[in-house]
Amino acid sequence: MLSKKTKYGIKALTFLGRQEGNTPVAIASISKSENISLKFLESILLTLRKNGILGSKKGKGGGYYLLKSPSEIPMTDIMRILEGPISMVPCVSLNFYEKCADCPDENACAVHNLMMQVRDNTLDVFRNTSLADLCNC
Amino acid sequence: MLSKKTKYGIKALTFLGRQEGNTPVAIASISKSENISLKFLESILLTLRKNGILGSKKGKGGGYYLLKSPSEIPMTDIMRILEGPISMVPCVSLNFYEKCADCPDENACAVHNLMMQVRDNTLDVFRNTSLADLCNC
DNA sequence: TATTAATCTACTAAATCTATAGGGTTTATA
DNA sequence: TATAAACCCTATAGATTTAGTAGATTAATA
Repeated sequence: MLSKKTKYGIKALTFLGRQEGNTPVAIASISKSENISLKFLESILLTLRKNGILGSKKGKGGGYYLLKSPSEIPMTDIMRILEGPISMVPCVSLNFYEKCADCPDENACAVHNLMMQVRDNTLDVFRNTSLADLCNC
Repeated sequence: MLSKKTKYGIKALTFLGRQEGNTPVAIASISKSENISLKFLESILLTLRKNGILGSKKGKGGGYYLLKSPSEIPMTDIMRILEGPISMVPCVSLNFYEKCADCPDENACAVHNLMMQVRDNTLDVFRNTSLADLCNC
């Protein structure tokens, strides 16, 4: 299941991507438009900023803004930052690999081989989708 | 993330599918071979039985066995029973659909449209894979 | 310079889910 | 009748998720 954190994060990013120009947008404004709890959204936008997706401006007239054009932000990046690994099992993860404690041989593991396929397919979707694609729908 | 429940369930089913003949196999036997906590496995096999995947035999010489040939058991069935919905969001689920509370229009929702694609791809993998495929690797 | 509007930080908390453990019951077989 | 197995119920520690609360900090503006 997709966490609300990721869901809200994507909605917020889409909202920012649809904005005219690239002037800072206040959290409260996004929160209202997208029906997202203000404080929860605050922490989500913070992690997006710390991971180089968003910039922020403090003080009056401040807010958050995209650091790149939406077409330059692949969904793989957003998903990994917000949701974590794209694969369903650590032993098939490209960026968050971990060996399974219980599994003596990965290549003979049914779960491993099945989840490799799922990962490849999911990755395909995220790699071929940018934030810009989400903004146009 | 795939739950251990699902992971263990798949491993147990694969183990049963690789068995010669179709005589009952005791939980303890599967538990040892696959390094799975006995009591946890017990509850997993029980749900697989209640959902028509496994049969069981009580008493001495008893155990669990597959009700169908592995090639007749699609991974979609197994995944839905053990892990639940295949889609990452309820609003794109075929078998567990639920409307999002915060979303006024599904067709205009970026998350919805993205997750439709992911679901279609994942579903493709599970539909084209049977338990038999997992047993041969 | 005082005010105000914003982000930022840290702590807390409720709710839910996960992965197990324990113990007792029932049933089939030798 | 003894044994070995599934079955069933309950509890629980720990993690994760989804927030809420309180205040600190920063920057623009009147």
